[in-house]
Amino acid sequence: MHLPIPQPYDFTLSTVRFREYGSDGATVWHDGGLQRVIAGREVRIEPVGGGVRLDPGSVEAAAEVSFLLGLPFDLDAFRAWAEHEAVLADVVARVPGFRPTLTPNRFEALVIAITAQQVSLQAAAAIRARFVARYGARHEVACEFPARERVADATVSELRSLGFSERKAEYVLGLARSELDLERLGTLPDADVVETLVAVRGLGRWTADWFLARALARPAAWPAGDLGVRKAVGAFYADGRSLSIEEVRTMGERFTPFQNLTAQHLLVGLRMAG
DNA sequence: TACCAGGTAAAAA
DNA sequence: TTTTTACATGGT
Repeated sequence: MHLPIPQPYDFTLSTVRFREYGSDGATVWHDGGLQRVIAGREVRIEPVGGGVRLDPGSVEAAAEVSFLLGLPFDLDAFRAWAEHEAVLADVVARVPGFRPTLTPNRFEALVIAITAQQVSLQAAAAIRARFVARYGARHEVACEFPARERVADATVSELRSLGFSERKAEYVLGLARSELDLERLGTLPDADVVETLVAVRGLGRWTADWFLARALARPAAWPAGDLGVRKAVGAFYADGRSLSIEEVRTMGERFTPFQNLTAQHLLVGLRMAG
């Protein structure tokens, strides 16, 4: 089954984040393609002319893969707008065909965020790989990301044995067992999503901002507290100076209404440059 | 060896 | 109210 993607599109560049920090086993780079369990079946995604090929294909798989590969983003509009921002125009030109990926599973997005709090993405992926292997259903290459209900039945000591801190183990269990309605979040405005998420223990502003950016694909999401975003903004807009969270948050206003795509391009731009 | 890495909540001041 | 501290793993 073929899924067309607006050109230019560089599959390998766009999926680099699934390789550079090590895999957590849920979305796996394998033999030039990406594999993930969707609706109970492992799907392989590989680049072909004008888009990607899915095997096996299905309506459900196509919808989730579309989201995973960032089809909700309006890159044509972003690139046209970025032409008027000298710095950004240069960054965009350096990564032709880059389309940020998204996280289709909202529970997964929050668990990813919790594991990545404070520690390196590499350490987070290593810990999460053990979590996914322990509670997720193993398929050919990938494991299905553990269901919220399954995680709700886990224990703090089990999670501790996988490398979670006591705190993070409590956060993940608390989240899984909470009343948080992940479906409803998608219907709320950005500010209400943040307010709802930060009311849950273990989910702070940084986690909420990345959730808006990667799980809801909200155009104005701007993770100003993110260390990588701060470094990238400092590198491209402040002559390498380190910027405070407040400074970066304020600077986000000039990127309206494309803060999300701006942040993701600055991150990948810095990575390609450095 | 120490220190840093895509934070957060809770204790202490 | 604002500032400090503990946290656990993986890499350098």
